[in-house]
Amino acid sequence: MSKELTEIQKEILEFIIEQKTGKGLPPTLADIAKHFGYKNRATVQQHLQAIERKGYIKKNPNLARGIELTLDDKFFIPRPVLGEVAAGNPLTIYPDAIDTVELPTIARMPKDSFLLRVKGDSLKDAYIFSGDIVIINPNLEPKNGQIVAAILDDAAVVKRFYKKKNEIELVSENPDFAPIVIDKKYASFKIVGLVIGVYRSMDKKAV
Amino acid sequence: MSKELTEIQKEILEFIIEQKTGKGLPPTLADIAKHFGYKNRATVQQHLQAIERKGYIKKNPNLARGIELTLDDKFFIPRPVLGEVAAGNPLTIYPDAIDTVELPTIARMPKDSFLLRVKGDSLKDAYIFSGDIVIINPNLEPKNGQIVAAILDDAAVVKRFYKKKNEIELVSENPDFAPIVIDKKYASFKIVGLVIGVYRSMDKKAV
DNA sequence: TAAATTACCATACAGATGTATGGTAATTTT
DNA sequence: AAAATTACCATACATCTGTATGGTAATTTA
Repeated sequence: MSKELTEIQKEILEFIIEQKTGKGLPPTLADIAKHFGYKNRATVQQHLQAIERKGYIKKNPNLARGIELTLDDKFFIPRPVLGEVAAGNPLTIYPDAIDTVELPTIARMPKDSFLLRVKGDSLKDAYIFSGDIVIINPNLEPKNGQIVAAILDDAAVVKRFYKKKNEIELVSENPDFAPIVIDKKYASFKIVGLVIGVYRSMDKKAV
Repeated sequence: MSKELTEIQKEILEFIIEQKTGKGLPPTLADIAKHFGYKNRATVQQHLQAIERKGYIKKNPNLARGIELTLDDKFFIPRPVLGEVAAGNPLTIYPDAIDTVELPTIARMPKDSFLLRVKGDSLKDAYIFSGDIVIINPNLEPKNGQIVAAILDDAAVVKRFYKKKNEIELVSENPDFAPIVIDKKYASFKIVGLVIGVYRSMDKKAV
């Protein structure tokens, strides 16, 4: 990705991604125009040209719905960059993955979801292994027993969630790891989101 | 899915699926006509109507590329349809179950790949569990030790592949299952493809 | 044997679709 | 201060696209 998108261009790109992942079809110019209240397809046309010029999409000329996303098929691999972790929003945790922002890459998943790569074997018994990619939805409220991603001070963890009377417990499936009890001990504790899926590429392991 | 598709209808449906999973776009009537050598879109039109009538697709009226695959359920559940399994192409095996997993877009499906749902625990030790969705690329030559999907007579299996001097061995990771040795014993044996990824939705298990 | 289905063809048409061109106004860069 | 960029508008147009209608021939079903 070469240049920065403007705010509007970003929104349009997001809309395209949303449509493509949601409906399975990229929108037509008219679809986009309608969604943003443009009276005119030419406006969209020009925005698309700008977005294409900046390298985020490719247009299949003269082809209905011929918008291609030029996302490299790499994954968004977050690396815990300490010091910023506590700040909050998980998307800002990993600034070096963000500035590629791959706003596109992120948004290609279920809306608002993002990815974390699991390190360590604490979830072995939940069938999640080191190297797996977990897909996280930050907008779902975790229920007891579900697996969540959370931030503790400066590290991101993926563990099973249990809410008790006065505390929250984060439990590893692997008995080698003691449960983490959240009360006042952790200055910056935040549930990042619910783990909704796991993906593993076979190139890396088990091959 | 209600009725049987004719041979041609099946081919057209396959083409649609191929286009959709490969290019990301369903074809237009013209695309289909061109591919099959029809001089006329109306021919395609009538085939599509038949396919829709039989319940395999849904048409978004007056919408460019408005062919929807009727997502049967959520997952692509391979049913060993005898008689057709041995025939070859996995896409013809399960015409009614195709394109159904709501695979997060990270798990990008490479062209020509397809999905199988794993049943049984024979790959437990390779971190693949019953219920997991494996992504299979039929165009990659499996190397020793890689995990493949194969068809044996009438059942599809997912196991580790080892080519020996005069035979092929399909090995389960789980010691409870003995290796399958392929020599002449199996009338219809076919390597379907290489397992390139695994996906698991968290709704079902481990929640 | 009659009726239905399948598999094509041709023509016609409205509206969708991408694109080209030219214009205005505001903001940002140089 | 001039030039470029951004963000819209309008009009025009060729082609794409889905659809409707009517026809022929072969095959399958009733």
